[in-house]
Amino acid sequence: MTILEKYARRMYWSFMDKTLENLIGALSVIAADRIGDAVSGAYPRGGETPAALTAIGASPGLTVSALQAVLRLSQPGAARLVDRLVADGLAEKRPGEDARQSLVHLTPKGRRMRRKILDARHDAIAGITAPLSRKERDAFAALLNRMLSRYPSCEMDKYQACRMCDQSICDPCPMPGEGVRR
Amino acid sequence: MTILEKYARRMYWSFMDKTLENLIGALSVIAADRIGDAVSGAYPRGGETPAALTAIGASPGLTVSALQAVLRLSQPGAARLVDRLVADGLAEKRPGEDARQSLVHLTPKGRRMRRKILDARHDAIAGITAPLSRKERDAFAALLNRMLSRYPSCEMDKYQACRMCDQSICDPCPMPGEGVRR
DNA sequence: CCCAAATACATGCATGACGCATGTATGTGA
DNA sequence: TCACATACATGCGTCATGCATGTATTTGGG
Repeated sequence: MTILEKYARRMYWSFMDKTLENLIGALSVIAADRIGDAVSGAYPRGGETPAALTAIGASPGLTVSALQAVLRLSQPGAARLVDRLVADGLAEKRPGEDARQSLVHLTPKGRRMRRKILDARHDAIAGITAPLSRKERDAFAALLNRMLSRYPSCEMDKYQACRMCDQSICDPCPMPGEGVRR
Repeated sequence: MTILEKYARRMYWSFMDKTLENLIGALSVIAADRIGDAVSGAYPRGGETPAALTAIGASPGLTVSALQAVLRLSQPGAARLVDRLVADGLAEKRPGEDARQSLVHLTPKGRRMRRKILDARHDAIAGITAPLSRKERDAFAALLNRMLSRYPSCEMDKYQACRMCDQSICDPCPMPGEGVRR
């Protein structure tokens, strides 16, 4: 192998290695499966409905439109989702100052359900991180923090990314933006 | 703050800190959104259908039952999914030695579609990892490798976790098990 | 060798979560 | 005041999925 070939090989692995992306893809498959199983055990609805519960709890009084944007749904999708939450006794709609708006709040039952969902989500992910040592956890969290803090995004991306988060935990939330959360 | 309080605080953060789990949750939300958008741009079907394409490509001749387990679907769900792939001209069913089985293979069109999906998936995730330096990438990949290699799992977990992977990349796949993949 | 049980897949039917098109009520600006 | 924009609701269809059940094939005792 010539020097040039060695150099080419090094450049190839430097710029073309896709292992990290593949591993992150596998991690998110595992996480999605585990979180989905755990959350549907706590609240038997699919799609964005559990995320709506956690997002509303983090930002009480969200309008249906805002919820639509956070959850990446169509406007009718968000309206029907809120209907489901209300039918399940987990949320209620209150009139806004602007009479066109509905401000969505959780009921006490909704707040308890949100806590169940967040705990189920945490436990599901903790089952993946369990093999890590304290030091590895710290290093991992630091890298994730750095990556997410530089994630090119607008303000809405932050709300979307954190729609399933327990927002009492991250301090501060690394996602870039106004930092109005929490 | 007394020594005892400091110690208690340290123990609290040592054992109770949930930041890492929260960050992984946010990452998987971002990844799922981005991958979903990119993949449905390449192949306009949802659910496990794109994953079926990548999994079949990685293990040609999979039976419908095996596919069902890999994709975590019911048996009728898997049967209908294969019907969709066949209807789209992306897969074909061949008789097995056991006349009850259908062995699923990709057509040339299916292989091209699989490549499109895998590339879309890679690009979607690369948009998240972009801010990392070479060193950070290596450190991140090493931690992920370690975590996944110790993920408590059976053989099927490996197939499930890697059902959306480009299995020509990871060398070797860190997921524990027989290592028969690739 | 035969028949009951298991296995692999197919199909009728229902459901839950969505989107599109459209309707209704309220606010706003020239 | 009136056209337009905004916020939400609703009719209707679709897609992916599950349950219950049916059909074809294989297998393991008796």
